[in-house]
Amino acid sequence: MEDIDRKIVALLMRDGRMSYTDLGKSTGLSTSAVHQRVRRLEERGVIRGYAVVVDHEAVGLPLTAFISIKPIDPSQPDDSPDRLSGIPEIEACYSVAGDESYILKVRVGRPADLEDLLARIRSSANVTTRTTIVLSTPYENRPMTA
Amino acid sequence: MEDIDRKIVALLMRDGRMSYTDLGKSTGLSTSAVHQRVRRLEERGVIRGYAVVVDHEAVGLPLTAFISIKPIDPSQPDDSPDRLSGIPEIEACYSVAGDESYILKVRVGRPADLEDLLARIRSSANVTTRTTIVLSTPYENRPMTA
DNA sequence: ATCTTCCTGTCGATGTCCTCCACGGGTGCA
DNA sequence: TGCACCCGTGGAGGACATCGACAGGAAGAT
Repeated sequence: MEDIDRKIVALLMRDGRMSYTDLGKSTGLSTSAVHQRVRRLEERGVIRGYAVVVDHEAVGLPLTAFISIKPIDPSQPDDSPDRLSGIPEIEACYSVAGDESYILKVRVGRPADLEDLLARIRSSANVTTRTTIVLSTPYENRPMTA
Repeated sequence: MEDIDRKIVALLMRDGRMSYTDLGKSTGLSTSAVHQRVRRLEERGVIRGYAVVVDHEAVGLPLTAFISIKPIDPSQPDDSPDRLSGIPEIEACYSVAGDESYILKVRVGRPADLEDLLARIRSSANVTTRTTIVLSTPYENRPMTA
C-alpha cells in the first residue's frame, strides 16, 4: 500500500466523517483524487466501513469484561463463534493460542447481567469460562500513527 | 437515554457515514430533528467521534495479541498507561481485576516485531508480561442491537 | 386557569460538499 | 511513434448539511 493511502486511512481513523475536500487539503491532492483513492480502498477491503465511537457508560453498558472460554469436551467440533454470535452482549470474539480457545469481549449494564450472560455462554457453547473484569479503560481503539 | 436516541446510535454504529436524511427516514423524524439529536449526543459525550473500520491485515499489521502486564515492584506508583501511551502498537489498554493489572491489545506486522515490542513494554513500564497470540478474529467491534 | 419557559419538533433558504464526467499528462511496451 | 493504462485535475449538477424562524406540548409558578 502506498504512503498516501496510509495517510488517508490514518486521517479517517481519527475522523471518519472528514470531508474529501479536507482530506485533499491534508494530503495535497484534489478532492476527486482522494475520492477515487478512498473508493479503491473500500473496494479492496482495506476500509471495511465507518462507525460511530460510543461512550459505553453513557449508553447504559458500563461494565466491560473479558471472558476466556475452553470447551468442556475437546473432542467435539469447535463452532463456538457461530453458537455465540447471536448473543448481542458479545462485542468481539478472538480465537487465541494457549490454554483457552477463545477470548470474548463483552459489555453489560450490571454485575447481575454478567452472571446471566455467563450462564448463557456456558450453555450455548458447552464451555467453561474464566472472566476478567475491566475496572477502567485508559484508552481503546487508538488510531494508527500515519 | 431515550429510545429514539438509542436507535440513532445503533444505526450510526452500523454506518457512521449515514446521512441525516436517511437517519430521519429510518427513525420517522425530519432531517433537522435528527441533526439536533445527533448534535446533542455529541455534546453529551455519548457519541465520542467517528472512525473508519480498517482491515488490519490489509494495512500491514496482521498479527494481533493480548499482553497482560504485572508490575515487578508493586510498591511503586502504577502509571503504566502513561508510560506506555507513546507506543503506537498498543491499540488499547484496560485496567483489570485479577492477578495482572492491565491487559493491552497490540497489533504488529511480524513475530519479530512482537518480540521487540515486548522488550519496549517491559523496559518502559517495569513490568512482567504474559502474551496471548490471536490466531483469528471471528468478529470484532460488533454494533449494539437497537 | 393562564402565563412563562423549556424542550423538541417542522419548514424553508443558503452554502458546502459529494459525485460524476471529460480531459490531460506520465509510464511501459510493442 | 503510437497505443493502452493508470492516476491525476477541473468543472457542473444535484444532494446534503446547516442555520434560523416558528409552532406545539409539558411542567411549574402565580
